Amino acid sequence: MTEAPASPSSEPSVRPTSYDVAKRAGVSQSAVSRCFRPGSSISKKTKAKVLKAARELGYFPNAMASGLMTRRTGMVAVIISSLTNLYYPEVLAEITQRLSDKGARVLLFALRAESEVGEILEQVWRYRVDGAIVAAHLSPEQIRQFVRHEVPVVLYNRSGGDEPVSSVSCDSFGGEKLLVDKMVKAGHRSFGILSGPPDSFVGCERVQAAIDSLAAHSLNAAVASGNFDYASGRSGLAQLIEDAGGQLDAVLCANDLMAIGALDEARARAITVPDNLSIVGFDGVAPASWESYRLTTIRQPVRRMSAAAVEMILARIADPSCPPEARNFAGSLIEGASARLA
Amino acid sequence: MTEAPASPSSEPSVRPTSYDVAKRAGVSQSAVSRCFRPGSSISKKTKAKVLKAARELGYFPNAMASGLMTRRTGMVAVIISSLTNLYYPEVLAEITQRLSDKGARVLLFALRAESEVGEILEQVWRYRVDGAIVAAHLSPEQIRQFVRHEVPVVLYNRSGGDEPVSSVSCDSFGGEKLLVDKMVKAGHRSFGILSGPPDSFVGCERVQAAIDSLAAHSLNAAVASGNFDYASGRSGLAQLIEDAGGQLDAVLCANDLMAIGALDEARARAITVPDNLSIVGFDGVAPASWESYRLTTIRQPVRRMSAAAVEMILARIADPSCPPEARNFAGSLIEGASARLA
DNA sequence: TTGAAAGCGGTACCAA
DNA sequence: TTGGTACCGCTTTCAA
Repeated sequence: MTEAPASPSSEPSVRPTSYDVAKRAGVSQSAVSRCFRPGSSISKKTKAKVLKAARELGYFPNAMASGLMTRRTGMVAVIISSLTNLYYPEVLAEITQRLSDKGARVLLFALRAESEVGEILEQVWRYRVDGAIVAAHLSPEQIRQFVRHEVPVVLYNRSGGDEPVSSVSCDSFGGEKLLVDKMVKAGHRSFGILSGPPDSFVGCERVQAAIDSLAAHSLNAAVASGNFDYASGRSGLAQLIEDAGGQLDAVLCANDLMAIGALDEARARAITVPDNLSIVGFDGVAPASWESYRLTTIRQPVRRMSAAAVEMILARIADPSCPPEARNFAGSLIEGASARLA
Repeated sequence: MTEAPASPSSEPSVRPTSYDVAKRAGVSQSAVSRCFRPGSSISKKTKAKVLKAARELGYFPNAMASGLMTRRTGMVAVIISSLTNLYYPEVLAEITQRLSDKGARVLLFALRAESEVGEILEQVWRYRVDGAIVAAHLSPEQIRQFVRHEVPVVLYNRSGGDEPVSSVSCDSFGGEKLLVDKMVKAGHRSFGILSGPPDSFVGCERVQAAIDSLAAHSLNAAVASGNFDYASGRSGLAQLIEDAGGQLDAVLCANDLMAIGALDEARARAITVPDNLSIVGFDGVAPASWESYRLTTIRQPVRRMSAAAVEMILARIADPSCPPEARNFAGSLIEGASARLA
């Protein structure tokens, strides 16, 4: 029974083409094509015949073939640097589902290292994606390549610099300022900062934002370098404490994951949070709100940002002449229990 | 400067074709094609000329077009149910990177609800992916569709039932038995179980495994229903406690996320873990090892499982006649601090 | 509304 | 090793 019956060549068993359907329905191949292309002029009767035959044969139009003429693949490349960063899965899930809702498919590229970008981009050109959403570091030259290849692109949480590309991001400066102002007001004076990896755009931006916000209060801060993960949150706090020599009121972490690590490190050192040390993060990932952490942080409006990214890329695909746009969303302060705020 | 120079029609500015390259290199179009197809016979000299012209023009072969003749798109569909479940991002990252290393691209489908599977599968057929890795619930009929469409498939953490498809999974029975045996030996008698959502294959399997393992010790357990998330871990433990009326030694959670929720709930109720209550999970996600939780759990060998899935799907793509295979990996016990073990 | 035929951008087989 | 040519499966004029 598992043996495939030697089907007569007149009846194609798998992957039938529009010709097969046409023959079975007794119409021309063009008619079949029109049935699957919305807006084509076709009579109800013909359409019914064709759809019936298609169903019987298990026919689905070949997206590759149709893409050849239409110059539309229906695919959007999504390029993400670190899927393991707790924040990106949420973004990816949102973007994928929204694109899917709008009838677009996601060609996913996950970077292990920044050095892979070159090879990735080659694939992006080869697959003739209709557009791309990029949440990874691109050089100005790489951004220009998108323009040159006429592939609309939306950058996620990074700026396009001077290049004419769209972007959606969460306001780092506004967020850090919100945190810093409230903490200063609450009496904090000795600040430490835990940075992200140097090649992370938001990482650098947030650190700079924190420094600037503190400077506005004539305060400065020690910076320890982390890389966005739990372990570097722990070691980072350890280093800040060591460097500060007992003088440390507050730590601003470039993301939540490190803040969580820092919280655990503080706990391990029997430092009372927030009484003796305030720790804040940035992102608003799920674990930040878990009872054991209750992190004070800035929540990115992931859903709205993802919706914006999808909307923008689809708009530019539909009309490439539509000008690029940079949208910067404000994050919202989550008052957890990890910091004393004013 | 931003104005595109009206390029002479002799020099195509974007998306040049193999004909453009051929003309520029002074060779035939076939020669260009061969340059980009490994294993084709072509002289070094011609190849150099072609590659030079291609580089100058910014030419990359159109994957859609080549897919038409080769009947290979170079894409593997990855279908995942809940990207928000903390476990899947790890899997997705692993699979994507490994496929990428092997020269395959990922067409990603994320299900919001099981009801979407139908539409998703239609897209899978349309895009003529070379194969699929599925970590979502499929009905037997849907699994059969893969066979019918001759799309090799590897199921991830679910069984193919009677259908001839490959699968890779982590041994639920072995894992739960390991936990149960050690806990029983350590003196636990009153067990509670926190189940996953009913449509989750591993969820059900793990619950059944826990029940069976307990039965082997002539023990039974109360079951509270959860849905794999943090909140249901908290509420689930609350319910188990209520139902047990003071008699609860240990809780077996169908995944780590719920176990973490349960730990926090226990903490909120001032129940000392593991002295007065043992809580264990399943998966071995990153947060499970965070200092505040130190969850005792079974770690799935994510990397090996992902590697196996990729290897299996590529093998079946390369040789469709290669028989399906079910690979069941043993998980490893992580002795955290959330359970008293023998 | 319909069918015939010319592409779309490659691949593969063929003879040279 | 090369170039010519018939496809691959669909879309899109263009007449009928």
